[in-house]
Amino acid sequence: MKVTIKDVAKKSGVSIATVSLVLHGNPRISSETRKRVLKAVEELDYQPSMLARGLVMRQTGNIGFVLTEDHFLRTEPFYTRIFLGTEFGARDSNHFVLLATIPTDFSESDFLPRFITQKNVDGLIIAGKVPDAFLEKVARYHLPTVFVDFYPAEGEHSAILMDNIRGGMLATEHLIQLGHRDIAFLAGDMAHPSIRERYLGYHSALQQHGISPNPELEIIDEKKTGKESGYHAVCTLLNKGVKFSALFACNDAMAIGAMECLKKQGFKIPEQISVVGFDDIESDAFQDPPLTTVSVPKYDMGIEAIKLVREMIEQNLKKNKKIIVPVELIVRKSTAAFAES
Amino acid sequence: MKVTIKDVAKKSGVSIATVSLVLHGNPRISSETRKRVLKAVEELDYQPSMLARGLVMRQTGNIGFVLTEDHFLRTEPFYTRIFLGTEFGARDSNHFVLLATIPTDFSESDFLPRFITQKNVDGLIIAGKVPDAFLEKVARYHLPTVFVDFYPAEGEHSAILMDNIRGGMLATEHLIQLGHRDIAFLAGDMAHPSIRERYLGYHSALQQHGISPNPELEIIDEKKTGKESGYHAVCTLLNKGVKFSALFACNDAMAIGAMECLKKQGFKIPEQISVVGFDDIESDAFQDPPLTTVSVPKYDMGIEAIKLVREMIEQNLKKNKKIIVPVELIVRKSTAAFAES
DNA sequence: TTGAAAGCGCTAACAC
DNA sequence: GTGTTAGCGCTTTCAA
Repeated sequence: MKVTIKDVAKKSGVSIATVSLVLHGNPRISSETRKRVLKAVEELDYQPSMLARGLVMRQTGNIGFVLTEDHFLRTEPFYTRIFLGTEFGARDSNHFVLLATIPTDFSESDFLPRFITQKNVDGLIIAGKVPDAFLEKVARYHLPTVFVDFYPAEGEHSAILMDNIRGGMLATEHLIQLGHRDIAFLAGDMAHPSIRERYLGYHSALQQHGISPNPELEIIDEKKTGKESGYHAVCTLLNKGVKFSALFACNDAMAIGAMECLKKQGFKIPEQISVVGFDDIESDAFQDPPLTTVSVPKYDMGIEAIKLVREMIEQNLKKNKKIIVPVELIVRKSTAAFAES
Repeated sequence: MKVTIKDVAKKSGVSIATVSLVLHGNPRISSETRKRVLKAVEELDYQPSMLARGLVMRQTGNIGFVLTEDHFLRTEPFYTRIFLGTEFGARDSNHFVLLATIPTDFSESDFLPRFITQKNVDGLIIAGKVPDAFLEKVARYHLPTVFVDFYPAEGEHSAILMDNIRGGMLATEHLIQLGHRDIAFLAGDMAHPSIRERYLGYHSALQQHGISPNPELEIIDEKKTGKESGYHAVCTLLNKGVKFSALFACNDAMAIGAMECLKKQGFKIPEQISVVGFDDIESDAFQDPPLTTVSVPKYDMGIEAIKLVREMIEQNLKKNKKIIVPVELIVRKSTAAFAES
């Protein structure tokens, strides 16, 4: 049988109330008894029952982590990393993180994750873009919620976001400092806030350095943001015949696709064309050449997310706090000083 | 405030015991009262507290899912899919699945996932190969455990495994039926049971069809099992100068790497060389040509795993049941009838 | 500084 | 058929 608070009480010759107080660091307890109790706890390897505690405290000790199915199954472990961060962060507060996916096309008629309907979580972390229908449905449960890498179009919320604008600037400035002037920008789906922000950063860096943006160099109408889109975007660019010596892709997948196309067309990277991506995905370092990119602290975003929900749960007040985590330029071998050709 | 069993009892004019009995489908209750109670449950949207129930039943309602960090972060969502399966399977029994990763090089001094030490799970699913040190440590908790895609070297266990041998046979027979005789086999790390089994299948298919295996055609000493290894393995094969018209790689990653090398060397796939992989990963269909492969029912493995732990939890007996899930040949465009060149 | 006791929401044995 | 009641393991007043 599991060892309970009673066992500890008996062993240390006090009441269960005292044990409980000791365990909660109540200062009214003499250090004498405290020591005795702690010793018993230790010797019995006593683990308080979360169930019993939860019942009294009206807390489940769980935090729900929700993302769409395709985000979870994405080849790049982006959200997976964020999840890992929450898992780690949850250790401090002794919470458990329950992961659930929802259909990518979640609609009115779909069910919410059980931990929401059954009120088996104290708070919620929602990672990545989720459908409005989901947002509406989940709102009815009034759970403390933190969004990660996504901010709903309506209302005020708590969220952990990354500094996309600054990232776009960093990437672009890096190229400018290398002497590049004709810097192309590759993007898909501008409806996505992150991508739009990166574009903004690109733009503002150009302007700050007195370079007037050339719309011809902006390929922003790809449907998707994968490798293929990057490949295709470069084709488009090349077909236009505009000259460019550097290229900033809105994410690494596109950057990699772009490099592939460029190499196939006989361009030397970085000698003839410099390439910068965004995200710092695993395979970047294994590219030929290794990709210069903007790194996103996924793990930290998870940790921050947990901290924030916890604050919200404890203080029980709507915080609507936005945390923007910094990004960082990682210079590898895909960028080099501009050389007249 | 949350609605409790008391509210339901009051609303339907019965005792809480009756409500509980109704909820558990006890036949002693008149269909009259049953209906009244159910109606109240419905109207109040009553959700039993897992906490309270768990406290009484001495069950947490949670099942732990453990895998190593790098398996979780793998580019291919293999274990991710299995996890999704468990998540789905858990709905029936109203369990929650707690996911935790352990360091890939877990050692004596590392901590077990909290849900184990805190006894916050009723059972365990361990996916993929995990270090012995972990196994030893976790064994002390005597939790009903099911292994998925891994079977510990020592002792008897419950496990969900896939039919690797049959998969190897299916792949090889497919090639034989297409008229191929000189079929190469590409593998890395033969220490991995799955790979060894696939190799066994390959071998036995050849023999069953009266083809004597040619050791020259077996490249089984790659260090890893990724794309690069596949690429490299084909180089080795080509350098040897042995002739072959088809190739079975121990997994899709290697198959894809192999195709890349082959194409680069000017070989036409499948006209000159047929290629079969194993796993049926996402990107197979997007290869050029789309890869013929052996499909593994990852999702189903998760579902089966949950079923099995549940059985073990309920019946409370060591089952040591092994379930081998069937695999399936997926014929795409990377294989064609043998043609004399 | 400590203990007794109520009660969190539920199940199940037992009584009626 | 249905209700009463004793806990499950814990926290937290309140009293001593």
